[in-house]
Amino acid sequence: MTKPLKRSFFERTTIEVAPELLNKIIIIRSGKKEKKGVIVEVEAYTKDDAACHASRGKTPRNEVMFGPGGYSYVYFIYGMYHCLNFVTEKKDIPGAILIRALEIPDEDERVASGPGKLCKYLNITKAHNKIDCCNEDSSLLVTNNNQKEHTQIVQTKRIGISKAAHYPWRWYIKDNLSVSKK
DNA sequence: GACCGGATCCGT
DNA sequence: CGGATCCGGTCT
Repeated sequence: MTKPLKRSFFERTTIEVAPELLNKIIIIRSGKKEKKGVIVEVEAYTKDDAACHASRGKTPRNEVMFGPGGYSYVYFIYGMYHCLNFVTEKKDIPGAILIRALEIPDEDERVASGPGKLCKYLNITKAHNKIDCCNEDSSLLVTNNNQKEHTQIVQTKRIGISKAAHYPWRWYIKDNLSVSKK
C-alpha cells in the first residue's frame, strides 16, 4: 500500500514545490508490473513565464495546467520524445514541474538521465496526460522516500529553452550520476 | 490549410 | 553541431 503525496503538497507555489520533489519516488504501474524512480532533477514553469506552455493562455494541450495541482502533464516534443510534468498551484493558476531525470534502482544510472529518456524508459506517452497522481489507485504516483537521503541540492538556470532562460529554476541533486548534464 | 519552431538526444 | 521527425499554435 503506497501513500501518494497529497494535493496540498502540489497546491503551493511552483518554486516552492520544485526542489521538494527531489528525492521523491515516482511509481508507474502497467498491469501487474511496477517501475520506480527517484527524482534527481527538476525544472519549474510558472505563469508569467515566457518559457511556460501556459504563458499564452489555455489550449487543448496545456489545459491540465489550469486545473488542480497533483495532476500529470505529458506532452510530445521534437517529433519523438515525451516529457513528464506535475501540475502545481490551485485551480486556475497554471504551473508545472518538469521531471528532468530519475535514478532507477538496479539499472544503469544513465537510463533515465533526461526528460525524454525517462519517459522512454517508463513508457510514458500522452495516454499518461491528466492522471490524478494524488489517488492511490492511479497508474502514476509520487511518494515520499523513507530513506532520508543525505543530499545537497544545486539551483541553477533552466536548460534547452530560448525564452526566459535566465530564471534559476532548475534544481538537481549534487554529484548524482543520473542528472541530465554534467 | 500551411507554416514553423520546439521544456531532446545522439553521433560526428 | 546537425539531423531525426511530428505536432500544436498561429496565421491565412
